[in-house]
Parts: sequence; C-alpha cells; structure tokens
Amino acid sequence: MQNVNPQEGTAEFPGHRGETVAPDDEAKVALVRELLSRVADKWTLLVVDALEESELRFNQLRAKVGASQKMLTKTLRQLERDGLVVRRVHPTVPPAVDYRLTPLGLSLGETVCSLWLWVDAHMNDVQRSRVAFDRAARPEA
Amino acid sequence: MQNVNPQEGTAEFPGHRGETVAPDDEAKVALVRELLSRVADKWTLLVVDALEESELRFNQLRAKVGASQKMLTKTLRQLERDGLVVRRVHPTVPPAVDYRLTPLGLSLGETVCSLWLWVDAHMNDVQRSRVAFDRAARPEA
DNA sequence: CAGCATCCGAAAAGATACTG
DNA sequence: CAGTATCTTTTCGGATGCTG
Repeated sequence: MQNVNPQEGTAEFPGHRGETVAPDDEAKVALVRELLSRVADKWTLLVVDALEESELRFNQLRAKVGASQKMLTKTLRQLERDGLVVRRVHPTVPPAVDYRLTPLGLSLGETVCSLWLWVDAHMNDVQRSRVAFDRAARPEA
Repeated sequence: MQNVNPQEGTAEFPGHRGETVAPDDEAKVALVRELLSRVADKWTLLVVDALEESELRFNQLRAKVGASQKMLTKTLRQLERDGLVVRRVHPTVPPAVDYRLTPLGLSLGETVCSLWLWVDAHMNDVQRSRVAFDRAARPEA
C-alpha cells in the first residue's frame, strides 16, 4: 500500500454526475487518499504506536513491531520523508541509529490511538456479528 | 490488507522483554491487529466515509469511492460480516441493492473521521516535508 | 549495527466476460 | 443492476548476500 493508483480520480467514471467534490480540488482528494493509504498501512500503524512511548533503535523497533528489516526500513523511510519521524545517526562504530516521532508524528499517534480504542471497545460486537454472519451463510455442515 | 500475518505475535521475538502486553491476551492482541488492518483498509475507510451521509446503492457507491467492482464487493461483504453495514435487496427487476451503516458502523465512521481530519489538517506539512526530503536526497540533476 | 540490492513466491487488485 | 468467475498485472514481503 505504498502508493495510490493514479487513475482513480473521482471524476472520470461513466455516469458519474460530479456531486462528490468541487471540480477544483481533485488533486487534493488524490493526495488525501494517498496519505490515507499511507497512514492506514499496517507497518506504519505499528511503528507509530511503538514509538509513542519512547524513541527506539532500529533493531529494538524491529523486535517490537515484528517487521522484517526490509519492511521496517521502507516504513521508516516513508515516515521520515513525511516528516513523522526523525532519524538520528550516532557517529559511533558500529553505527547506532535511533528513531523518534516528530510533533507531527505524535499528533498522528493520537489519532491512530482513537482507531485503536475503537477496535478495543467494539471487538466483541464485531466478533459476534461475524459468528452470526458465518452461521447464516453456511447453515449446513 | 485482508488478513494479518498469523506469525507476528508480540511475544516470540528474541530480545523482547515482554513489557508490551500481559502474557495472557496474546490472542486478543492478534485480533486487535487483525481488526485494525481491516478497519484501516483504504477501501473500508472510503466506503464508511461515503455512507456516513446517506445510504447508497452499489453503483453509486462505486462511483463515489472509485473502487473496482471486485474491490467494492469484497469490502462490502466484509463490512456486512463485521456488522458495520446492512445490505438490503429490493425485490425489483432489475434488482436494487442499497447499503447503509449500522450504529456500530456509524461509530466507526466518527473515528475514521478523525483520521480524515488529521490528513486534511496536516497534508501541507507532509507535502513540504516530502519536498525537502527529496531535495536533500537528490541535490544534483 | 543498520542498511541496500536482488530474487522469488504469495497475495492483492485491476480488467474483462458472463449471469439472474 | 448487482453481482460472480476468470485471467493478468501489480504489489507485498520474506530470504539471502553484501557493505560501511
């Protein structure tokens, strides 16, 4: 979920009557979607959450979120590029690198937290619904 | 982002000292992650947002969120299974189907809204950060 | 230690054609 | 209209080997 499909602008669907957005800010809508995909990414969520308590080094983070080095690196680069984390390299040997949230990243963390809380609060409702749905769909066996 | 990797439990990483969760509710953590992935899915977000204003029919929804029919169907089935939307089929010909949020879905909608607002509020910060990052990474050319 | 590059299998998502 | 089924393309993500 790294980038959003470029061809999905709201305006070019046949039969679409253009009631969804003002004609001007289609680029903005695209960016919102792109950012939403970014921010809603599994590893992003986990990393932001992990860094909320304290800054961490690469392998600490890796252990904590359970990501492969490749995914963690990619996620961290994106977060850094987006201004959500800062990467600090200590000129030691071997090198030590730590990551911490910026104020922007911290503010995202709070928002993510509300999502987290929703899941925690309504988990049971969802699970009961699933059981009912599955039983309704497959009454036999 | 349909399902979460089953092997990523927080507790089995080397060097992990177990300070993140109580030893008992690992299953719960797994479910939280699974639900988070579900709920943080791009299409889910878009669909829930689209249905917040009013109920919509399949193709209206399709046009509004810009999903392929395949993705929309899958997303709607999941939302229905999770008890977040209700699917109503009108016995007409040709058939008309509309979708609307349940109270549970509506409560998620509010949470999603906060994510949306974050993106909207900090979009510009992110974009400026990106420009700076990219310029720093590629000073030549 | 932190990371980049490459390869490869698995999963996701788009396009297309067909149906009640 | 609202799907299902199938095919192809794209992306994800783990494994491995190599650097400073």
